[in-house]
Amino acid sequence: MPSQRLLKTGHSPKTKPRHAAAFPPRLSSGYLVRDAHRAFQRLLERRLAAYGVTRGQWYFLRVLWIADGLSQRELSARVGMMEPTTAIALRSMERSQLIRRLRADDDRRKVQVFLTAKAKRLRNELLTLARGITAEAEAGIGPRDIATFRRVVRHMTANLDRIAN
Amino acid sequence: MPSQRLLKTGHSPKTKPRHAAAFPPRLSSGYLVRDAHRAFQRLLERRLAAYGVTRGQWYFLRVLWIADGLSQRELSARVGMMEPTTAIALRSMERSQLIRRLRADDDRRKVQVFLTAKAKRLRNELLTLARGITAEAEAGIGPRDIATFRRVVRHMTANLDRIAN
DNA sequence: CATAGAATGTTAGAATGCTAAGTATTATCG
DNA sequence: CGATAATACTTAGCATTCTAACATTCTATG
Repeated sequence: MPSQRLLKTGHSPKTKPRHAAAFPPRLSSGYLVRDAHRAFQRLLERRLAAYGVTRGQWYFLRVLWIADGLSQRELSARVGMMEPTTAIALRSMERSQLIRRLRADDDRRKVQVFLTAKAKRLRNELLTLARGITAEAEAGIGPRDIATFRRVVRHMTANLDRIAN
Repeated sequence: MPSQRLLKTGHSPKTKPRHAAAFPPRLSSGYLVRDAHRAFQRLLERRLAAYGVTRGQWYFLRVLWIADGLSQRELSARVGMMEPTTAIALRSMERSQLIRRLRADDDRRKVQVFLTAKAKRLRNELLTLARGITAEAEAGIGPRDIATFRRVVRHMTANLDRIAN
């Protein structure tokens, strides 16, 4: 629902376009990306809920399924989140019995994160779920267009990251 | 407390991929979109801060510059947010003297939202700022690729919205 | 060896966004 | 006309994400 736009409602009082609409959302890549992001997010959240897993937990599971036992800093880097965000997500994952945290013996500043059996059991099903969402999102779009899309998104992200201000 | 047991896998914390990496983030459109979204967001936030405007306020300003006096429900629809989100953003905008809220006379359930002079003055500069971000994001990408990108993103969003579960 | 600085995590506080459940007003229908 | 339904908005509570400021532990330098 939220990504509905320009649903020309026969609307209310003063609507003064003026020469203002100089930069309508439709022409803004940022707006389009935001919309798509929220659509992905909503669907992912809804489907993960059936497994008692939140979206925030999912991002970390996904990395841990590939590399169990990472430190929180390494996890943050791989997931692409700031450390406080990681700390919060991991706390919730510990409460949900998805991970255990152990201080590393060689360096007691570090905390290593390990998946529980419960989390490992979820892997295949949740990865299938994610692939399903991707497939549904890409339905009806040609493979060349998908490839172009991916290239362009990566390029934009790189452009923006480089600026950083 | 035997912690830090030599990992069952027998070596360093960085466990190997195994056959697990069945669905690496690089191949997930959702992941790419999320990444791009956060890059846009960060830059937008940083630049808006100079004007004392938050990202949440920006979305509403952008709509109100085109259609002043909308009700909160109409605003929610146009911005693509749920109503409670709108309520919160508008409260902050009222505190920041960007809008005034007036109950509609014809229907006392409705609240109409009007821009203040201050908000109107910000318009040109902020729209220019936004166009700048878009331009920087799209730098070095051919117009045909940009067009394809937009078409594909819209298609994906529509696909996901249609499913809704 | 002591201690300054680097590295790792945490807490605190703000902003964004959601769902679910409430209040108030208006519309409808029996 | 009065009960009920539909609308418009708000409150409450959660999750996610950030920055800034803090605590703890290790490293390096004198």
